Amino acid sequence: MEINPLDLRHVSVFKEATDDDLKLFVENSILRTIEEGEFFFFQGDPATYFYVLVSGRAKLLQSNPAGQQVNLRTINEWQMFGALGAVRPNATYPATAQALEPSSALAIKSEFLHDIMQTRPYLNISLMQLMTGYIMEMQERYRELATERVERRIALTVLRLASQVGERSGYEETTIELPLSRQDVAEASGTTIFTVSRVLADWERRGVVETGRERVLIRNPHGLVQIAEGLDQ
Amino acid sequence: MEINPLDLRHVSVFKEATDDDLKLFVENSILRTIEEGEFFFFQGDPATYFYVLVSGRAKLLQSNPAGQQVNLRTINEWQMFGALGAVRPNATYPATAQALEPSSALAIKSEFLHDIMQTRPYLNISLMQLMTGYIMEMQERYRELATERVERRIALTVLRLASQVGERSGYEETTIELPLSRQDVAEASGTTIFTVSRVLADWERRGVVETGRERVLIRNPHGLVQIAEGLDQ
DNA sequence: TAAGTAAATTGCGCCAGCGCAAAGAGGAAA
DNA sequence: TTTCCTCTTTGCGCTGGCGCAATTTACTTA
Repeated sequence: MEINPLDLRHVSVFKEATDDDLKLFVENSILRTIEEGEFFFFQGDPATYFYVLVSGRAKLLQSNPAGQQVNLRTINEWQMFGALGAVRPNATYPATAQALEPSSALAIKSEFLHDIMQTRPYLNISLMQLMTGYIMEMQERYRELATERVERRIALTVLRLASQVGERSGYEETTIELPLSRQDVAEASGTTIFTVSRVLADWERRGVVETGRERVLIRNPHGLVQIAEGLDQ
Repeated sequence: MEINPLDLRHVSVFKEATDDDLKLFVENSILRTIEEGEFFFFQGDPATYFYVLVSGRAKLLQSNPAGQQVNLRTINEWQMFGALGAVRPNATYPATAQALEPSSALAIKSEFLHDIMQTRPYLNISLMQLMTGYIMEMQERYRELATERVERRIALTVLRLASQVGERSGYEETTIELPLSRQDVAEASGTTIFTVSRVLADWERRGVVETGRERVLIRNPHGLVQIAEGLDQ
């Protein structure tokens, strides 16, 4: 597969890059293609490369010593991930990146980004904007996990995932299709598949969502927001 | 109170700054002094200033609609906080900053940092290092909250706070003094003061800590690490 | 020294949510 | 069509940890 350097402009961090810079990045990259369930890198590996997802979908997860997992975020096409090593010399990845579908990503030496950043102010700014976005999202999710009950947390998680990976489906603009298993939702909201299953079943009874195997369809986004904000019933 | 510009070099982000730059920052700042319990800024305020704590201690917290709080981090002397506005135009603070003791901080226009960053690569790098540090810490804490039981979470929290604010006390290098109320620990570990109180009482019985009013003394750091890692009993 | 206030402790009851186990349902492959 | 596999559902029992309320302890101010 050939990568057109100009496609890299879809990446938020590269939005302001010159054509020449984009070419440089592609020339200094290698394309890695992996199967569903395989890994781009593991938590703890030396962060020698950062990645740009070219096709497919992946997730960033962390696991504790006992092997329990939490999902930190899902990665879509043209999103950058694993870029930490460009900022901290000798860093290791703080999370694991696993493909949710067959996926390809450009792997670029962290060092290369680190070096080129010195002379490209636009890279610094946009990278920092990306980082502050993560910080804000993680702070918010942390607070939710600490203070909200499961149902609201699941609602907040589904809404967040919808804004990140959801696709408006069919004619009705008011429904959002999510290719998510119960397991995915559980790991992203800090609960168990059992609880997710029960909560989704309840929402389905109330007409808020429609569910299937590895699939959630939001029929009534507004209703879901109500639940997320604790305004229902 | 007069601030000596050179003191700003204690700030991690300014470690590599020239003397002239430090002077510039001080000249463009105003010193705000507030009492214990008062606020530097609130979650949601426009992030027009960022701060450098000059004396005292403060905490960053977030509250949910119902008013329940979580502590995101404690701020010690010469730490920077509220710097988000320098990166994102028109940002609002994602958290509230409250003084834990009578405190002073330099308030500097976010815009000023934003502008001066354009021509000072060292600022970009060190700011990014600070940010990646926060991201990693928040990801870790999120995972802990999602997967670990309270006792271990409290242990991890106390250890983290010890590394951030703890002071080795007395002759014995193996004890660490922490000026923390049960409430502080509860808000930082995502639980309640009751549970914290019970857990600390248990640790005290086992000789791991010594507690008092708004005070935790770690007598046996190694034992605490064992608990944090689930290796005890 | 006493009164007043805030923090911490502890007994107690309760329930949200966990997690096992067994059954059911949807896809894929043969 | 059948088999196999994985994902999902649901009943059930259990318990970790929450949170109220009452008390005790520690610090502050007069």
